[in-house]
Amino acid sequence: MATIYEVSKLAGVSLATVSRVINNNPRVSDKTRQKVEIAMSELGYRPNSIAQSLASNCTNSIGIMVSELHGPFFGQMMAGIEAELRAFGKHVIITTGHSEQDKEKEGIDFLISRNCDALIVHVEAICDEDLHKLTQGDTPIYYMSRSIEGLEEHCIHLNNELGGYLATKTVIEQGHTDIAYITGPEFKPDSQDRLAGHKRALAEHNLNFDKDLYYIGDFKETGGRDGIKALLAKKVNFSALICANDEMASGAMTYAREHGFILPQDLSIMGFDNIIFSRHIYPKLTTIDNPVNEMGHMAAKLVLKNVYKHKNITIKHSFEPSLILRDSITNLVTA
Amino acid sequence: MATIYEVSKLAGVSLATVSRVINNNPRVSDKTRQKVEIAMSELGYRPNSIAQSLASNCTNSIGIMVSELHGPFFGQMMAGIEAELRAFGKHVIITTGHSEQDKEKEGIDFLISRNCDALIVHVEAICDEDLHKLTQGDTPIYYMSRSIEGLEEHCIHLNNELGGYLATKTVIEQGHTDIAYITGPEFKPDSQDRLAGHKRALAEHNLNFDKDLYYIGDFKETGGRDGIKALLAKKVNFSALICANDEMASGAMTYAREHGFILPQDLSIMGFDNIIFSRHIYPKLTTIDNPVNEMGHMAAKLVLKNVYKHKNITIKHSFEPSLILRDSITNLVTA
DNA sequence: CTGTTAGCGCTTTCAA
DNA sequence: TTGAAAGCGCTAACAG
Repeated sequence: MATIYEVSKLAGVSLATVSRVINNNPRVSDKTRQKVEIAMSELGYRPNSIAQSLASNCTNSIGIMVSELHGPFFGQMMAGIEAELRAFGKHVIITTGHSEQDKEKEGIDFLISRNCDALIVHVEAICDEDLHKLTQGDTPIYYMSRSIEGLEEHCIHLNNELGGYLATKTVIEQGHTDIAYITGPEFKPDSQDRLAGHKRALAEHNLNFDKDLYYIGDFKETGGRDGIKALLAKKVNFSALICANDEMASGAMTYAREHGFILPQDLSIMGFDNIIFSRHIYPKLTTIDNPVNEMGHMAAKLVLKNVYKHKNITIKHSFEPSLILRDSITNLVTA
Repeated sequence: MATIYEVSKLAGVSLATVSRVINNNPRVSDKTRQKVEIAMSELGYRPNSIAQSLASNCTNSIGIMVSELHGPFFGQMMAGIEAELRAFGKHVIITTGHSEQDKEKEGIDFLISRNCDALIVHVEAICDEDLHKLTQGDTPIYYMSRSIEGLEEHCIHLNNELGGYLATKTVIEQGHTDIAYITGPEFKPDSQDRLAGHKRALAEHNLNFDKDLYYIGDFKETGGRDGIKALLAKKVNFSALICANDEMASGAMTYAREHGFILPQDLSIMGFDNIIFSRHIYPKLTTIDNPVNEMGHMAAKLVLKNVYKHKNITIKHSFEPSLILRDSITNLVTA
């Protein structure tokens, strides 16, 4: 591989001049610039990005941590981030945290040790306090899908409470009063907020939150299966089931159908997230849209603005969920 | 951030010695090593990986290119690669090629310019010839889900022809003779091979390949929808529909049901890939398992062995698909 | 507008 | 077993 030195020799200029044309420094005459460009292409020269990083103290790399690499939710999130960043020549280093505190901390550590210019992370298990400490460090960190007190400027998040409220309100307005709820892992902020919204909608309509109609799932299909099974075993009546994400809704549907339910007549089901597959499961899932791809773009823009000093970027820290009405809920009012 | 120099001063040894303990060089006395380690932890020292890369000409980074970051298929693939590599302190730089030749070439270029030690790429649009040229370059490149003549040692692939054969054979053995087929984009090797297997099974059972029962899809839900719609419009009878991947199968199911079909009684559907969701769509999809996560692990091992010279790793270049029998196909023989 | 000259923080001979 | 010193390829003052 040719180096900058060889280019400078061939072009008959100094190292500094070559460096200037590489970096589009305007203080180079057109003639000189041309000479250098010819020399570069003649040698098939490409700058060594590692050397550039060392000298400039800027790696053009952004570390991303998600809980899992697979899964429709994280896929959309990463796609949004990568597309935005790649357009500006930045690259993403990706790792996983598996929703476990130790692994999340280790993942962040790993990315920092990689000299990333900034981090965009989706942490689920690390507490706010530790996040405050991490944010003190040299590497700027931004948080996806989380709202941390005092760190609002570092967060891009969805109003999950409103989403949970919307979901339950919708079900109630269709005439349901016996409503079961499968939540996600209790320690996850998303679970907590969605549940809070659920309770608010219930209260607003003078409905009680019934522990017997409540199950703690895992945000995966399994959680939906196990949840509905446990709920059914309690022999408490419910005409609608709200799941805190689409994957659990899908699992619950599968289980219900395996056990003789006709959907949605026998049981109405509401999801959350609007993952791509939600419109392809049967019956088509009514759910709450989570604009995670857009949020990924926004997180990337946040980095572009704060770390790379791009101008004229407007940042939106908080996103609103919206209702996606499909076929999985029976309307008891018009029926 | 403390540098190696400060550590050496505090420990009262030379730079070289500190470097040795960082790199676990055995030629350091225990006493000296301890002194250095104490100094390191006292200063909170962590090596600058960029400087290490420049000096050692090894970045410990592997470039990954997939067509899309979202989607269950690529998610599983990346998860396999990342898990394996991360266990050895390597990190992955991920970018996308969007199944377009220009973008794929640009993506590879991008990763090479990032000084990756090796690349693991899933290319769909670049032809074999260009891949041969790319493989001549300085950066070792390995190909996922592809088998290129003369580059077998650089490939990890699935026997797609066998998969296509298995799929069609299964459908035929359940008594179906009027079988429609929705393929993926014609230029993609996966499509071609699966189709070839389909034709082989047909021929083996003295069935004709009928152009009227054939549609070229896009490997997405849309392709399944549009495909079955077009097929139905031709008014040619078919009792079974084979889709070249699960996403198209899912799209076809949704469309069929929207148009009054009872599944699987009115139409049997076969998928391919066994993505996670295939067991949660209704009816549960019979499909061909594509061990893409395992293949991701293997691609990573290939890099570990060839690039990082790990010993005692056995590489398997070719993987076999297997049948996953579920509920989406009606057995006409026993019925 | 162009060139000189120090580094960036680490690895790696080579000698001792 | 340890240290000295020469780079790795580039950027960024500074001087001219």
